[in-house]
Amino acid sequence: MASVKVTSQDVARRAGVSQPTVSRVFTPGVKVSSAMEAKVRRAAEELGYRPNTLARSLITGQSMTIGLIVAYFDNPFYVEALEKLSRALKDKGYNIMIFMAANHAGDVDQVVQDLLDHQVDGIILASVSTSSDLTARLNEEGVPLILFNRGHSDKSLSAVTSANRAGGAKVAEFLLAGGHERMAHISGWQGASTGRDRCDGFVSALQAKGKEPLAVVDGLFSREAAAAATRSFFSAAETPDAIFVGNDHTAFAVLEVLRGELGLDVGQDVSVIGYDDVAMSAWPSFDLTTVRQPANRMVDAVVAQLIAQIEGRATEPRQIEIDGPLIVRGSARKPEGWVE
Amino acid sequence: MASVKVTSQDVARRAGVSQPTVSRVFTPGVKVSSAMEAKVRRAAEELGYRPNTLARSLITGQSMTIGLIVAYFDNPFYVEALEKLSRALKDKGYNIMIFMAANHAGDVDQVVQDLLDHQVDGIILASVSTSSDLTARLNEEGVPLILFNRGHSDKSLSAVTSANRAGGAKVAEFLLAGGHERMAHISGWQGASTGRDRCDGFVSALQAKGKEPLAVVDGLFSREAAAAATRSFFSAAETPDAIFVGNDHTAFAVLEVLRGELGLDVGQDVSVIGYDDVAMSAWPSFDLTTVRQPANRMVDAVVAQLIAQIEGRATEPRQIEIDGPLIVRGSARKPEGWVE
DNA sequence: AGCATTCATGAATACGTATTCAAGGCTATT
DNA sequence: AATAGCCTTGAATACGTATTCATGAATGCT
Repeated sequence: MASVKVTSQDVARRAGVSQPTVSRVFTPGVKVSSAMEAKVRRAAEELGYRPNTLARSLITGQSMTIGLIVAYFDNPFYVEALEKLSRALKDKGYNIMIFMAANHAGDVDQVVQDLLDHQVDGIILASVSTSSDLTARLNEEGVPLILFNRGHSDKSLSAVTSANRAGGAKVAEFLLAGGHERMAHISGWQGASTGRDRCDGFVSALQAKGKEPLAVVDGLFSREAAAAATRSFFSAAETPDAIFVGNDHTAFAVLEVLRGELGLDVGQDVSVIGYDDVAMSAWPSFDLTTVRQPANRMVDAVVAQLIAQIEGRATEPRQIEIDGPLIVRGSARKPEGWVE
Repeated sequence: MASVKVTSQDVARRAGVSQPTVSRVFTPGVKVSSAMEAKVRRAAEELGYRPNTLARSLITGQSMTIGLIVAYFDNPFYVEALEKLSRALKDKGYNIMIFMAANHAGDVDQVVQDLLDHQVDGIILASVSTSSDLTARLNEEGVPLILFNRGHSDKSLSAVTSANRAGGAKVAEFLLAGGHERMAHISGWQGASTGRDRCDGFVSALQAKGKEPLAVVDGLFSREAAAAATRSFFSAAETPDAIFVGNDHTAFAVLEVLRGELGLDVGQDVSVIGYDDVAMSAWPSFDLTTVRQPANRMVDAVVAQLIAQIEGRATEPRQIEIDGPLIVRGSARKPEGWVE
């Protein structure tokens, strides 16, 4: 409860130097004579001095803090991404201020304002979108913002996604090669670019081969909605022999309905393919064939682009798409002569 | 790229008042005449002024920021907790700065220092521990620290856990009531109080009834270690008819080995009980009987205690234990005449 | 040796806000 | 009507650091 704040002034007095000298010792890349440095460091050590980041940020205009806004963690893909983002940014010397926001634009805008008040150097939006008037304001203030795993029609925003259309197409081609006839799609939320693009890629690739999907339903990235869609598929006259689901997290719910409620043999009676390749997809309980979103490379791209914009090296926003492979496991019938 | 920072000075000039008046308008609980307030608010609106949190924090000594240190998110319980913590603290007006740290004390201490440099008002340690010399320093600086889901022998630290010993005992009693004879335990990491307490509670309750566990192995809160322990149990002469696992996340791995590799009927041939009651435990794929850790109440307790210490209302540290019920599902044989 | 340069240091200032203090205007009380 | 008292506002200052500028010492050069 003593609450003894020790300042650079205190260190200066004890070391018999001026305050600016202390500051210089603790500012990387500034010249100080070794004699001074030794005196200052010893005094600092004895007093337990550490620079006050707030004061430093106030004057430099650099808070070395990145704001991260995320909507939910139901989908473990975002959890993995958070973990990797945190470590990558820390390596670069940045800290993370994290906010959870509801997915409607009003709430996100509110939170972005909060972050701006905290003088963050940059903002990452994971799986949420923001209004265009706010992005204008961000440009004005010179604070870069990047969308993670979400695209945006406004090309003045940087965004990092996986190659969702290509991914959807890969699924279609794999299923066609496996001889599937009645392919249904429980899409990701159509309010999100990821959901739309995966759907478009899938449907377009089918149509390119002269096929139509049996059914397409918006699964809203929700386990409940996906489960309901599955049940409805199998209460119809014509039932699917393959289901492509908008992401792994909801695909798990589909698997459970197929196996548990409908008593089907997944991979034999019906094929299921997901999207993300979260860690759980490799668990024996699920063994899910899925399109990998390379979280590591996506995170690296976000961090690189964000820091480039912060440091003024990249003034132009970029839309970066990262391709990921189809990971073949047991939940979907393999084409004849498939080699691992 | 304009980067026009508008300050309280700018607002003051435009409104024809002094800078302190502007400050007062934006400081809750300070009296200003309504005429002044109107003028200031209009000017602020026109200029798009928002107070600079850094400058405010520097002078008030309150950053309204809580540091959160977490080791890993493999265990979804911590993900749920993070989500709830974030929302609860935001409701109270606090922001979260999040860090991931490796679990060894040196790394944690480093991160705590980082947080102190950022003048956080309080620190929450989730599933990690810290050295005692650092806690001394924290006391000196007057920054409260709370352990979440981890106890500490040093009773000068506040901590919030579930009633782990009682929980372990509940499992023992349930299994005994169900007529199990050979009960094994794949414990949580014995380097953590949660792992030790659940183990102690379980073993003590067995011994109180004159029973000994068939085997106790440290599962390290790791899926791989738990899976290996399961295999070794069933390659021994005497095999268990029940396994209590240190947390749900590792229990899932145990379930998979039992079902997939050993072809056992879980709930019939062998009972499995976990700890946490994460959302996935209710999924049909797992249907896991488990002891619930009431994340909501634990989070509420952490937030309440932390804020009490920050505001100086609670000067004494407290160790808070929150009791949770056994959630009975299909993974464990129920006692005769069990009523839901 | 004398002068021009570089170099390290200290004094002063700035960053953007909250707070103390003094002064002034106003109401209320007698 | 005169004074005591409160309430509102502005001037000055503080928070803890980084940075500009001036100064003097030290070095290098011919």
